[in-house]
Amino acid sequence: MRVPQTTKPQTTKLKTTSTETANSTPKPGRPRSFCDQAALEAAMRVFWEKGYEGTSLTDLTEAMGINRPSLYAAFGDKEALFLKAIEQYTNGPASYLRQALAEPTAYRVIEALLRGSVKLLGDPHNPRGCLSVQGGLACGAAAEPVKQALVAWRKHGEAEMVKRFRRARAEGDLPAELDPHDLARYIATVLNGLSIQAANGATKAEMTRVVELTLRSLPTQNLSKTV
Amino acid sequence: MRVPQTTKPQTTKLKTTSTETANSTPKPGRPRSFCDQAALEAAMRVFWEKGYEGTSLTDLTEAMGINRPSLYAAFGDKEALFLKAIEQYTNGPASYLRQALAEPTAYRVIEALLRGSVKLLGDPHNPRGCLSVQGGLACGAAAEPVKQALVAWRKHGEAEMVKRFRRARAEGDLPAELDPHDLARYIATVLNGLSIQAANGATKAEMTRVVELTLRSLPTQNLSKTV
DNA sequence: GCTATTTTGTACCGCACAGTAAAGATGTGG
DNA sequence: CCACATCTTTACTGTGCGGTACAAAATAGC
Repeated sequence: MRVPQTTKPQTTKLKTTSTETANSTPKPGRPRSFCDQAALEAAMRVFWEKGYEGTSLTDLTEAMGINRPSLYAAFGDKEALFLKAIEQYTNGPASYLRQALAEPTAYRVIEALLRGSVKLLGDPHNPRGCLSVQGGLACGAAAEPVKQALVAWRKHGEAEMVKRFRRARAEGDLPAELDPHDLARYIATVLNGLSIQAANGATKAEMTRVVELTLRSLPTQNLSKTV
Repeated sequence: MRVPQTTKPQTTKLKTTSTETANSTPKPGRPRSFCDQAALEAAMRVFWEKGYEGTSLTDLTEAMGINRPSLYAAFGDKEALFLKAIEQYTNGPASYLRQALAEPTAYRVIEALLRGSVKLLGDPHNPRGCLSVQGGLACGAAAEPVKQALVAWRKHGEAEMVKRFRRARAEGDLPAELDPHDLARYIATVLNGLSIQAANGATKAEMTRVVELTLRSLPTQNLSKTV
């Protein structure tokens, strides 16, 4: 836990965070009692789980095992720490993205993206969602019942779809091997994804093209498209 | 703006919100100076735009044109008001969902869901996203730069995909009529949707089945699936 | 008018938050 | 051993939050 941080007296105040690991030039003054990387990793997990605004400085300092002024000295304010956490996430849990993009064919790229994502999201040790979404989504503890209500609401919509697709199957409108649950979840996934697209600033035309792709490629191609 | 609210002296304290419109029994006391429905509509818009925690009581009272005690007397606390706003949203902007589920075939149900969603999300008069996602997503004004950073991050990921798919097309790996932008946005949509699925508590197996559907139905079926 | 009843306006409460000042602690270089 | 630079600890600040007490205002019934 010692590993004295090096960064010899710098002129620039920022970027003092000392990403370097084993420089031989020790600097004067009391040495840091914590490991920057470990602290940043802990901060990332908290942000990942609770979102930016849902995370208080007390949450952070407790998880990181340091106190407030140390945090500010080492990482800057809360926002700067969050940005560093994003970086950490990109190089850590989300590193499968880079690997996926290096796959040899488009299909394998897509497959690696989707499967890697599920592996990350489905791991019970991880918070439920990608930091890029969860970071802005999860909010304070006071909003917990509201968050639950929203989850219930979204699930309710999905359940309505399931019911409708069950009827469709009974009416010979869906291939029997296609589970109504799976189809409903897939459609719900696209719908919720579109919400994020809108938040990203996607235009109506852009979203429409996503819809066209979704429709054209529906696994229900043997459905009649007319009444 | 008068329309005296009726609700004759009730025994139950809750549900005093008086959804009824034109009952003939006026009640004693000073009449309400605002229209419940209009106020609720305004509250819904604010919640929709800023999310639950991002909305302060001051935001609400200003948008609704009433002051704090009136809000509490009419709608209960912030959480109760939000739940009523959800209801309002379901019967208003999101009413296309019910209509879509009433379409005659599964394909038309899905098409109506997707197109209705885009119509809602793409309308420049509306906040950018569905309330069911946005309600938990958007946070306080202090988090605005962070939200922007997250948007930029997600867009960056999409841009990386576009670059990769451009290369794939150049390598004869993607059909020429398939725009790399569109494919990337579609994949990003599914990925972000999966994040919401995870937040909903979907299991790894369930998400995997969504991925299988997505892969099996990819509009790139004429791609080689092997190296 | 007068009283009962309800809403409105103002001003306030306690609390949690992000961020910081100042003094004590712990190391390095001379 | 001593000055000096850095980190840690404690305690604090100001601000905005959700929620409320209380009195003035406005109506209905008598």
